[in-house]
Amino acid sequence: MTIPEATIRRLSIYLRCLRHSLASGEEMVLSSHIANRCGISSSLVRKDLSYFGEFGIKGRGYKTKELIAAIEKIIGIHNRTKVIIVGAGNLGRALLKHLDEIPYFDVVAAFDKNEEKCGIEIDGIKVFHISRLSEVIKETRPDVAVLAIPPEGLQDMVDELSSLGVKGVLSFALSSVRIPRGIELSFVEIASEIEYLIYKINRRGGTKK
Amino acid sequence: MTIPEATIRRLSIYLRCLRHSLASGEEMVLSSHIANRCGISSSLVRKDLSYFGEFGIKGRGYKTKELIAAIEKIIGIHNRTKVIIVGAGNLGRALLKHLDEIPYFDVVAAFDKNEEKCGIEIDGIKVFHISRLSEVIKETRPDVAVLAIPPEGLQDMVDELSSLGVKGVLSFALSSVRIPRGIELSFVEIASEIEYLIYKINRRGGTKK
DNA sequence: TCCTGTGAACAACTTCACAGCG
DNA sequence: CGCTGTGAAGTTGTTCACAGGA
Repeated sequence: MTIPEATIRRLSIYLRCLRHSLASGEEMVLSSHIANRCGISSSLVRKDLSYFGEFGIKGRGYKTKELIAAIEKIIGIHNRTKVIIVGAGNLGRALLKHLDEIPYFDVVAAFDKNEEKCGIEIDGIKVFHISRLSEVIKETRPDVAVLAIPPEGLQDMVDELSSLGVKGVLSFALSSVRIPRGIELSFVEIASEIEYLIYKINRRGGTKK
Repeated sequence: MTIPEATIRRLSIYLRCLRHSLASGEEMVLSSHIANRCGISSSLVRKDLSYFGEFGIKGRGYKTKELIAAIEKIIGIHNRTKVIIVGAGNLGRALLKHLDEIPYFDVVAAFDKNEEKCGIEIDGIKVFHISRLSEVIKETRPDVAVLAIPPEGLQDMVDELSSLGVKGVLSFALSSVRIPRGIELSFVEIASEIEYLIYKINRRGGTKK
């Protein structure tokens, strides 16, 4: 069976939602609770989960803890996932702090090509010169690299990370890249998100809704 | 006619691609060029554009400059769009610099609740105490607010921005929010993107591709 | 009775294939 | 002849509606 890409993205959202419910002391949750909090329909929540098995109790709902564990297992983050940050400018440093606070991630190192930014520690994480990328990756074996570098350097960096065995790359610079075999590459484009908002704002009232 | 949401998101990507082509001196572009650079099919590029009119020359392609102007008009960013940043921590400051470099956006102010972060300027943009939000918004009339604040404060901030007439909000903290009438709200969830990568990495080889 | 799990109906989105113009 | 623009076909994703178990 083929699982929709959209389903996977939502699982990750459900997880955040469920951890919040658990923290609020909710031992059981309903698909409709999750749905309301995520702004989607309850049948979609159930359908998404049904691709992977049966996790609920008919007539009762889901045990919060068990559902969290199930989704963690589906995504594959039951262990702490090791992340490196490439580019220790403003964005890179912000990402480092942001990700290191999330329980699933363990930021193991950061890199920059500017000597002045190297040698220091940010929240206990060392910033290395980019020339030491290979050495540090071999030592720490990160699962994912988050790139906060300009688009010009993207292709070379992706190729290098790929050759060093890094399997996943998330880039904040959008640029067309030939994707090497065996690597997953995603983009986060903040400007595009804002432009989408602007389009929707401008169409308000223009189209009947 | 109803235009797919996915189409709008791609327009924004095409725009980046086209500006790159223009900068490289390409006066004409083909749908297949755009497609290759964005990793999609050429017929999808043409279909996306066809929702809004006919912009190309049969047998020749598109005039780069004209197509850029057409897409800018469709999205509604022919004028510089005013943006404010709420939250001047690491992420907020990084977003400020990042967005201010993009030609379409004009970051007009930033805000923080911490007095120590206020009163300064970052890249020529003033950081105000959050108590002055109303005053500064009335003066600058921003189109969009970008929120780099913790999820706990999100609902109140969205409500306040809405009452002050801000029409679009982009939040980096995912949290369930009742969306006031007349406001567009989007989220950028970095952790979700990474978790999606992890899922795909773990499924490699597991499923035949 | 209540809510899950799920085939079937429906809707959204993408690709195909080709007419038609420069 | 080459590439755009576009109905029609095909694919993917969501909602409906209800069977069935706690």
